[in-house]
Amino acid sequence: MAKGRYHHGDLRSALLDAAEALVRERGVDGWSLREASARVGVSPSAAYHHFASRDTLVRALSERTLAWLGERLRHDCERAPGQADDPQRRLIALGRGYVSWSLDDPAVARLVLRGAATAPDSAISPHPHDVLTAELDRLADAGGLPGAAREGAEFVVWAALHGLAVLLADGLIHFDDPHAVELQTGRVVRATLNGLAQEASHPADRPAARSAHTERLARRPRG
Amino acid sequence: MAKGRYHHGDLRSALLDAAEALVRERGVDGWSLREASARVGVSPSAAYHHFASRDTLVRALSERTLAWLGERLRHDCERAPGQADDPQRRLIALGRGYVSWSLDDPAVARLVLRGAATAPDSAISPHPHDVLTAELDRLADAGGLPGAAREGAEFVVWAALHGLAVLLADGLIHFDDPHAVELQTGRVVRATLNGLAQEASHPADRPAARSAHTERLARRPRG
DNA sequence: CTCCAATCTGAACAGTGTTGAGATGCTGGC
DNA sequence: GCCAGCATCTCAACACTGTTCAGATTGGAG
Repeated sequence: MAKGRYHHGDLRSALLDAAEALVRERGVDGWSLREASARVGVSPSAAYHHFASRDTLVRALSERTLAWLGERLRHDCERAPGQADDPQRRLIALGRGYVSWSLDDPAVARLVLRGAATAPDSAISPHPHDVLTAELDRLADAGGLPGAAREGAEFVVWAALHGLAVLLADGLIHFDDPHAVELQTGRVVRATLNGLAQEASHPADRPAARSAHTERLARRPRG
Repeated sequence: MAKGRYHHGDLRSALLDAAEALVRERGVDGWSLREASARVGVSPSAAYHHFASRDTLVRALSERTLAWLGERLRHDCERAPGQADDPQRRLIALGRGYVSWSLDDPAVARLVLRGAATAPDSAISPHPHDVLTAELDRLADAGGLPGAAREGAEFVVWAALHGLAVLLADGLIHFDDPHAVELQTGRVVRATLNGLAQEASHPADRPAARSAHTERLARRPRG
């Protein structure tokens, strides 16, 4: 440890670690920059040589976590129970990974899912959203999703999974049986995919998917 | 206006109004209790005779907004385009109301959807979630949703709509064409309902819906 | 008219994010 | 080996925050 040393080895990630621990202990907002600095054994102003502001620290933590989650989801798809080459099973595994993460680490999940995560030029290596679209492509290529249903499907599936994760992390939905969350998540994914496929055959008033695009760059002007 | 008067007429709701305006102007967290008090023309400590803390103020605003939204969604269901006695159209109208609210008033929506909204004993008159379950019951009664699909359906539909609203409010999804949001929302609702109905006939591994219950009471111990 | 309880003020406290001037120690060129 | 230069970190200070509490002010009941 860098106790007593003037120059800390890697203060940047040490601060991120401290912040992450504090979020877990005291909730999304129940901690201060000064506290994180003190825990690392450094003065409050030292943090400003690595982060422009407290908000930047939070965003960095969010991005780090998001990238980690992306890796994990990708992994979950590969290690899908049953045959991992069934695209629908892979998507269900993805959904379960996403949801169980938000349940296992609700405080950090709340922080990340708050949305301030994705900054304009953030290069989050495997962004969870990208993992999802890749899996949807795989499903479509395998014939599991009609072309008309594929258009903008990530939009619908993402919304459902995201909503599920948020509601669970916020404690607005509670499962007595921890096993039930997996079942319900699978149900959400299956219902969404089947519903989309079925919808494609009813060309009633399907939206012009071209005019809609999901993006992870948009940010409000003033935080 | 109570300028110069020592006793403000209805300080409680005046503070809520000021806080709501500040949220709209400066975002969810870009304002202070002191600022809201000053705007009403009152000392900071005056607020503490009506709210136990700043957090309580925020929660009260959240509940007020949620009740208002509940009323509006109910209204939207009645005034559903086409025949308002078609349960599915009513549900689509509900979804559109929910989503367009979060788009029209994103800052306040972010505050409300953060989840701290529903306190243990909060008696939110028509809670949006209750409006949704009522409409799902109506759909099920009309035969539009098989009994097996009805069980825990509010869970799936709510997640999808909530996720949609959150993603839009946070700016993570953006529509160029404002009309497209209505179409996509309808698509989400339809896909979800159809998917649920279809799932009910595939009794593969449907979760035991008894062990899962959505509740709006759960709160984390420490905010 | 008087008194009381509700309401609001003023001053204070500890703690916050943030800044700038200066101290400290690592590193690379002589 | 040494010394300059530079990134890194400290210290002290700023304006501001949420919150508390003793006391001033009021409207209304008796």
